[in-house]
Amino acid sequence: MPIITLPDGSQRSYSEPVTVGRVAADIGAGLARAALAGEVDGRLVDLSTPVDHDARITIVTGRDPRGLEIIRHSTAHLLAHAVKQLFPSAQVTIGPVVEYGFYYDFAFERGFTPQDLEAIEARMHELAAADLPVERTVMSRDEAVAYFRGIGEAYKAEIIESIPAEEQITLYGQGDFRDLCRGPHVPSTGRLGAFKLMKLAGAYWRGRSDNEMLQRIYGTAWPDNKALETYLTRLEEAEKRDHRRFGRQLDLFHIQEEAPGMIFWHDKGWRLYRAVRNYIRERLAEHDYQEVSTPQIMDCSLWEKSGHLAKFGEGMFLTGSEDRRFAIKPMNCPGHLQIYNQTLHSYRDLPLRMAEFGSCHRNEPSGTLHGLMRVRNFVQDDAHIFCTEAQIQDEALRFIDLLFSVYRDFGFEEVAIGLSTRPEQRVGEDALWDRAERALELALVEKGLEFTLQPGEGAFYGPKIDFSLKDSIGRTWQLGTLQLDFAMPARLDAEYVAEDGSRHPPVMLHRAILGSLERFIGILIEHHAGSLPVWLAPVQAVVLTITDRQAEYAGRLGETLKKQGFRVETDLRNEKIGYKIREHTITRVPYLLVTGDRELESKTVAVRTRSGENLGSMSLNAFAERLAAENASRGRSVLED
RNA sequence: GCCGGAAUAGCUCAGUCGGUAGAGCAGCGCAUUCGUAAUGCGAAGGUCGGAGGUUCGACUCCUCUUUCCGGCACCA
Repeated sequence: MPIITLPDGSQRSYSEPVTVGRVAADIGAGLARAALAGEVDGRLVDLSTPVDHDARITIVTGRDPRGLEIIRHSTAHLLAHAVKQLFPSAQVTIGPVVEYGFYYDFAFERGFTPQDLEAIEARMHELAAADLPVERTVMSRDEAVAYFRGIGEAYKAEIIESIPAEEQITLYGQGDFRDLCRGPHVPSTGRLGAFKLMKLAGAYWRGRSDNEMLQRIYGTAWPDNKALETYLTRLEEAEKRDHRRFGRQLDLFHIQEEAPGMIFWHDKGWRLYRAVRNYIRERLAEHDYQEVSTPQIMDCSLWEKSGHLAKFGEGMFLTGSEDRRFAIKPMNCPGHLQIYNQTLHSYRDLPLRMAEFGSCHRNEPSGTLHGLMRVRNFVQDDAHIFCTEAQIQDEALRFIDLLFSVYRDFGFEEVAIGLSTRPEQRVGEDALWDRAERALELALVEKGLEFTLQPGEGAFYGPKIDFSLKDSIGRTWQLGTLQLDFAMPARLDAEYVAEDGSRHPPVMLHRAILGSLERFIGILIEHHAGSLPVWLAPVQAVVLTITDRQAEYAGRLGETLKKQGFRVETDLRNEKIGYKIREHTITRVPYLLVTGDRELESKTVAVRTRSGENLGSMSLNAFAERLAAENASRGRSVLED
């Protein structure tokens, strides 16, 4: 006699075990149609699951995030079903849900083609239209292994073999298709339909590059076609914000075949770059960092001593001269240690914060290069803090404060934080790692920051915190980092004299806020969709004339603003005002100053923003004050509102 | 590096069955002096990413290669 309690507190009693689907149907026909699965006492189950005891039940529909996940998971199965029908020799492997959709990896003797993808999607729609019931079967592990071996699914059998022998295996399937799955799933394939296969890709079996490569098919799935369309439209809009597109459109930078992974910064892009760099320079000065500059190439012996050549030699650019071997620096720390070592340091000197806008070269694998985001030559806003172990936590706190203050100034709010702890291969005593990991974690906790623990992901020389932002289509890129290093100072003979006269290697903190200026600017461009804040805009205002009669006046205005340090251009061409406005609006110039006979007469400018807002006429001084205020604000005033 | 796709005028793109290429915009010239997102007309612009091959003939078919795009692995 189960008594079912619903989320609104109402109860229904049944004289015999009842399925979740039946409960949904009893509540209403509409709910029955929308129902995908149920939650029984907090556990997600199929609609066909019988309930024989008193329970709290929630009916899960597509509106529920869990329901959406079920739709995506079931659509992944539908994909595998269609592939098996069209390409029987393809073997299934795994098909998990990911953000906005799912993927499924297949082992197949050839790559799928875009035409295959269309055929597969069409078959999926047919299978959905057939409204096949989705069935669940239970068997022992060994039975399941035998079953999948029997039908030639070696990968599935391998996966199941790694499950403990005593565990029960559940299979889900429809028609002639069965797949290993925990479930739950939609009750029948007719519930699916708002999906689209998005892209083909290669992916290594079990994510290991020494394994064979599988064929991955990505798809997206939604509760209904409207949601699907909304998603596709949003994706299309997001793709328009691609920083590589703006690189051309706004004349910021380019990359060409002869220098893969390296940036040709154009005048306007370099203005942006310098604005970002100058800003960081100011902030570092405020926080007692010294700025240094170290050689671009150094003798290989130094890189051997530091250990970089042994560990990262493949990724380093080497060069030579007169029988000497040099390496182009892939990082700045060994150089900074050379400066540190030029004097004998007292504990009183610590913490010592040494910064450099260090240009580094790394021969990144060809397949990783990506616009400004992943390049072979980049400039880090790098700094190393030499301190004692006792100072670690305080330095970490100071750094986190500075980092968030910088991100806020650039308009970033959503930062993903990861804490990476000791890897298998590492240097240093466990007790030291205990203290170091704890210091970083406490710093994050003290700041009330949420973070993801990444066990084993730390560097071999110490734990680290990393700070990531997303690009326009949702890919995550690491920007800031804070890494503890117990190894390098000792390796390169750095030490300080303690209070008792003894000598110790200092702890070294590697830290960067932007990470690389290139990547940061890429993210920045996408975040603002090209409309950079006034204080960063390469061109802050353009003075426009309506006819030649205002040319002299407009030229004077432009000169005046330039003399005041603003980035201003004039457009005196004999073109219609609408044409000029269109052109400069497309290139995202924040302010357009229109000068016609009326403005010439009244000694004013008519101000229009890039968003099309008309701010009316004002004196040049009034406009200059406005611009100066925005330059000084660095976005802070906006965020404090 | 691996899997798949792409590369045609400065940019965005079209080009059928193998018969040496076309549009729009930009740029250039001329006219136009105009009030808030495209004035009109004209001339010009190409080793079809690079190398090799097949063919009477290759942008088109084949091989190699470079770069880019989407993933995967990597990321000091």
